[in-house]
Order: sequence, then structure tokens, then C-alpha cells
Amino acid sequence: MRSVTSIDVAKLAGVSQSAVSRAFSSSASISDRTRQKVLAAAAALGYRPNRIPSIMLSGRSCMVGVVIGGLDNPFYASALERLAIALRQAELQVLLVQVDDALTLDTALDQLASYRIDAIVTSLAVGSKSVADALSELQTPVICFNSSLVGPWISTVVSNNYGAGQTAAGIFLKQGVTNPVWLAGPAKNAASRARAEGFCDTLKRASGHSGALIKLRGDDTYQSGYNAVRRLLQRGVRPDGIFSSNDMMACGVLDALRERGELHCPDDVIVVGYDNIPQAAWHGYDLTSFDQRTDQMVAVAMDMLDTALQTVDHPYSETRLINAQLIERGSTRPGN
Amino acid sequence: MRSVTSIDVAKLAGVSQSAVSRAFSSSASISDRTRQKVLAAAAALGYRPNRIPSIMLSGRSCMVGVVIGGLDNPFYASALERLAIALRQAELQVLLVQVDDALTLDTALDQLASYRIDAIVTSLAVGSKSVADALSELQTPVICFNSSLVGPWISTVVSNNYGAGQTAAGIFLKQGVTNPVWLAGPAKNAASRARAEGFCDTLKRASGHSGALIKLRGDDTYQSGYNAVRRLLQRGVRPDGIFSSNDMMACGVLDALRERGELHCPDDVIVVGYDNIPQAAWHGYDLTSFDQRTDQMVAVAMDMLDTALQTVDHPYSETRLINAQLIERGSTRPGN
DNA sequence: TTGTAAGCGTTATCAT
DNA sequence: ATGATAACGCTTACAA
Repeated sequence: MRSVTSIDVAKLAGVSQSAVSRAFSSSASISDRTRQKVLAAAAALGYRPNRIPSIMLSGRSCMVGVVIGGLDNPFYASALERLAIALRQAELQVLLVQVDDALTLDTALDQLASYRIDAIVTSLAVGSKSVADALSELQTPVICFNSSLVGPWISTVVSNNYGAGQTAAGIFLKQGVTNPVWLAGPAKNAASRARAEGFCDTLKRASGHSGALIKLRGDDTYQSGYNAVRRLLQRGVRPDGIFSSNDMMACGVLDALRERGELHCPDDVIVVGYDNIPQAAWHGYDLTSFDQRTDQMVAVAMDMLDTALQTVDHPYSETRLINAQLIERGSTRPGN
Repeated sequence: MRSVTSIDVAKLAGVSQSAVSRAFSSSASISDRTRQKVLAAAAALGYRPNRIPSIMLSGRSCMVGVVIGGLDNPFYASALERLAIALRQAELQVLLVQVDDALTLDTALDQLASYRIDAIVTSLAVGSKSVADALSELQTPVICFNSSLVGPWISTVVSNNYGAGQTAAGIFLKQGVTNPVWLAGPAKNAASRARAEGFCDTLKRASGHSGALIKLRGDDTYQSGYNAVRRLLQRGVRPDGIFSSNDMMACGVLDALRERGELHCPDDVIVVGYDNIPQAAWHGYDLTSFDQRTDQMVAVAMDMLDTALQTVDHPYSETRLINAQLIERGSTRPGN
């Protein structure tokens, strides 16, 4: 079934092909009479303008490659949703690429490049040098969320992870925490490392906590947070403050505490997470957390994207920092 | 910056443009020598084949429009991720469209059509007649998850909602529930309605429960489940079994029960959800639920997609039912 | 196996 | 305001 073309419409309407084109373009000079004729013919034939040829002519596809992974984390799912909305409003299409590892990323990039996407947006937490190189090679603007990637075509909007770490430490100091625990995410996660630095630096500077700080390693999943605290308690350690690199793990932490029953949050131990996922607000957790303000981050990303798309031909690179917002909930309010 | 074309490569390699084309096509007759020359030249220039022209020629874009919404529900997020993986393996691109209402869907469909996508896959729970009409008009294969949409170009893979409702009722009967509660999703959600029917029919048939069944209405969010049960308890009602149309609401139910403290799950009241989202397995909830087996559903959808893409020109329509799998957890195991 | 040339469905340019 | 014509970058007959 050959689809209906502008030639067909032109023939039926008794006008030229260019008239059809103009009828569907808002910024063209065409008489109302002609436009009506064209639209009527188009409707009769069920014609829909085909954007593919115009991509060839303009070199711009108005498609943006969105590279994601880990949608099981509600934070990324929600970020994707907001981003998709923003891109739609900017009249850009989303070419979605799901990636679990660097390998799939490589082939995915080839695919994206062959579709002549105008830019790439990614929230991948990974930040290896090779990935950055692969991205730069595309000569296509790349906007990252929370990554440590650097390169000529790469721009980044990052949450102020270090600052949030400091704020978390401030809470711990104010509440007189003496046995703090840091629950880290994967080692390769740059955001997690920055949170750790802000947290540890501040605690260290404030007093003799330096030696006391216990560092656990998780992988950003609920189960890893649960396991980490379970093991800690089994070893007989009694922390009175836990800062988790993300909310998923923090939920695991809270469940492990509750199940074990020795230490109660927030009276015996306070807990702080990161991301402010919906579950943090659930009554069963009531978790203090840092909101990354994805709406702001997305807005900034769109702004950068705008600039990058105008500065075509020239590698554009910028980094912008967004302060996370502390959302205090019950998990840091003892005596309630 | 004009991008590198096959003409450039041909010139450098000292071959014709068709030779370049053949070098990048696996099913073309070309000598190894020529291919090497071409590949070398391509690498030197950083040439990447452009798929856009071939879309024009073949009329197939190898892009599938994926229409989603409600990613804040982990079930949909996970379904999207699985679908994206399956599509990538089938070498199909994902053109993502985020939709919150019928209005955005309409404009979104126009966009999709103008990019000449080969098919549409959607997990939208809505199923209005007008949406179905709009989809059919595209003359493009549509694969739906869990929808009640019908139309010449529309195929559907549905969870056996009715059967799962029956199974849930079976649990209630076995446990001797006398004050059952059904917590419904939005009225427009066909899946939710089917679950209700299977559940109610079975209870009714079994005994005198018919009159006793309390029906509450939620909107598939955590908060609506929480509120519904809170109000119920405040009214002095004491249910001993609650079947929730989805897990998000069921988590709200469990938190409301726990917070109120009068009725304990599972000893005083058992709770069953639907979707088997990750949170159902969290230790804080330990919620019995129905797993829709999205892996199977996605596999079936891909199978249908395959058929639909081969049967181009002819409207293809089919409906396939997948049995949900009961995952029994603590919320239905009293006396543990 | 290789090269030549036509064509895919638009939009932009240039006359009229 | 309108119509003719030339691109856009590739694939695919067809010819050699």
C-alpha cells in the first residue's frame, strides 16, 4: 500500500505540489482559498505529511536520543517521564535507547547516529572515559544528568551532591550522632562518590568522628540496603545515624531496622536518603531525603539543549549545578 | 557542518557510490578487496551510513511508536524497560510518546504518523472508543497491553484479569473471609473492571457474601489506597480481607492498617494486590500479589508485532490472554 | 563484481 | 500567491 503523497493531494486539489507543502506549513504565504482546497483534498485522501524527506533536506531530524537504564528505580522513571514531557513541549521526538552496560551503549550509539538524531540526553550514572570518547566521536550534542563525563560535545547538569552531603552531615552533627554510617552506591557512580565526600569531609572537620565513620557499600538497590544493615546489626554494631546514597537502599535500611527491632528509627537511629522517590513519602517509611528537583534539572537540560541545537557545528560544553532540596521527614525527627 | 556522505567515501576509496552502499549491506555481492577499501575510507572520514534515505525508499522506518504514561507506577516502568529491550533485540527503534490524556494522544499520533513509524505499542489503560478510532485511522498496526480497545488494526495482549479475580476470591473463601473489600482502580480501567468481576462473581456464587462485599474506589495511587482504608476504619468497619486492584494502592492499604493499629495484617485482615511490583516484595509489605508476567506478555507482543509487520497492507487483529501468576507472601499467611 | 542512473517525498529557490 | 525545478543521500534495477 503506497501511502498517499503530496502529489496525490495536489492532483485532486488541482494545485501544484508546492501548494500542498505550503498548506501544511504555518510560515508560508498561501491564500486561504488554496489552503482550504488542499486541506479538503488531503482529508479526503487521508494524507499525512511525511517528515522523513524534510529530514534529508534540513539535516535535522528533530529527534533526540534518550539513553536510559535502571527504570526499576522510581527516580529514573520519574526523571524520564518529566524529560519526555519537556521534549514533547519543545516539539522534539524521543528516540529511546535502553542500556544495561557499556556494550549495548556502543551499538546503541551507532543506531542513534544512523537515524541522524539532533542530540543525546542521558541519565546514565556510568562515567567511564571510553563512553565519553564514544559520545564525543558522534559530533552530536550530549546532555548528561548527574554524570562526571567530560568532553567537547558533552554538557552536564548535576545535583549539588557534595553540598547535599555536607547538609546531611550537618543534620547528624546537630542531632549528636556519634556512630555515623555511610551507605555508598556503586563505586563507579560519580554522584554517590561526591555525596560521600561532602558528608565525610564535614564530619571529619567537625570533630573526632573521622575514625568512627563506618562505610558500607551497596549497589543502589533496596535489597543491598537491607542486607548491609542486617549484617551490620548482626555484627553487633549499633549506629545512631545512617546516610544512604539513595532512597531505594534507605528503604531497605529502614525495613532491616524495623524487622530486627533492636534499634528504632528515628529515636535510636536517624536515617537520611537521596532522590526523594515517592516511596520516601509513604507512611511506612517517612524518610528524610534530598530532592534533586528533577523539574529544575530538566528545565536546565532543555535550556542547554536549546543552546546546543543552535550552536550546531561547534562543540558546546557546559556544566550546571542544581542544589538539592532537603525534605525533612520523620526519619530524622526523634521524640515524635 | 555537512556530514560525510557515501559520495565522499566513494571518492576517497576510488569506487562508485553503489560500492559504498554495498560495502555496508550484508546481503550484497561485493569483493572483499573493494569492501576493505570502502571500509578504510569510511573509517578515515568518520562516515556513518544514514538511514533516513533508506526509509524513504523502503517505506519502513524500523521505528515503533511506544505510547506510555504513568511511569510513577513501577509496574509500567518495568514493562517499558522490558519492552525496550525486546524491541532493541528485534532491531527496532523506540519512538517514545509520553501521554497524560486523550488530548496529548491525538497530537502525539499525528507526530508518530509523520515519522512513518512501522507500528505502535501502548500500555495505556484507557480504552475509549475515540482513541480506538484515532488509532485505526492511522492504518498502522497497534499492539496494546491490557486494554479493551478493539479495531481492525488493533491487537491486544491481556492479563487474565477475570481469572485472577477468581483466584483472589478463592483465597478469601479458603481463609474464611466474611467481610471482604474490593478496592477498585479508575472506572475507565478495563483491567480493573475485569478483576472486579472475577472476584465478585466468585464470592457471590460461593455464599452469602454478595451483600456483604464492600466496594471502594481508588485511582491506582498509593495515597488513594491509604485514604480509602483510613476512611473505612474511621467509619468503624472491620474488614478481614482486602483485594486491591493494584499493588500501589495495596501498599497504601497496608500502611493505613499498620498506622491505625486496630487490625493487623495478616492475622486480622488479609490483603492481596496486583502487578507484583518490586515494593510488594519489600520486607515492610510482604504483599501477596499477581504477577502479570510481563516477560511473557512482551514476548507475545513481539510475536504479534512480527506478524503485523509482515502482514503489512492488511489490518491484523488478535487478542491473546496471559494467565497471571499468584505470588503468595505474608499478607495472606495468618499465624506466622 | 562493478558502475550508471533513476527515484524515494518533501522543501527551498526562483521565476512568473 | 503560485508553479516549476533542483536538491537531500541513499538503494536498486539495469547495463557493462
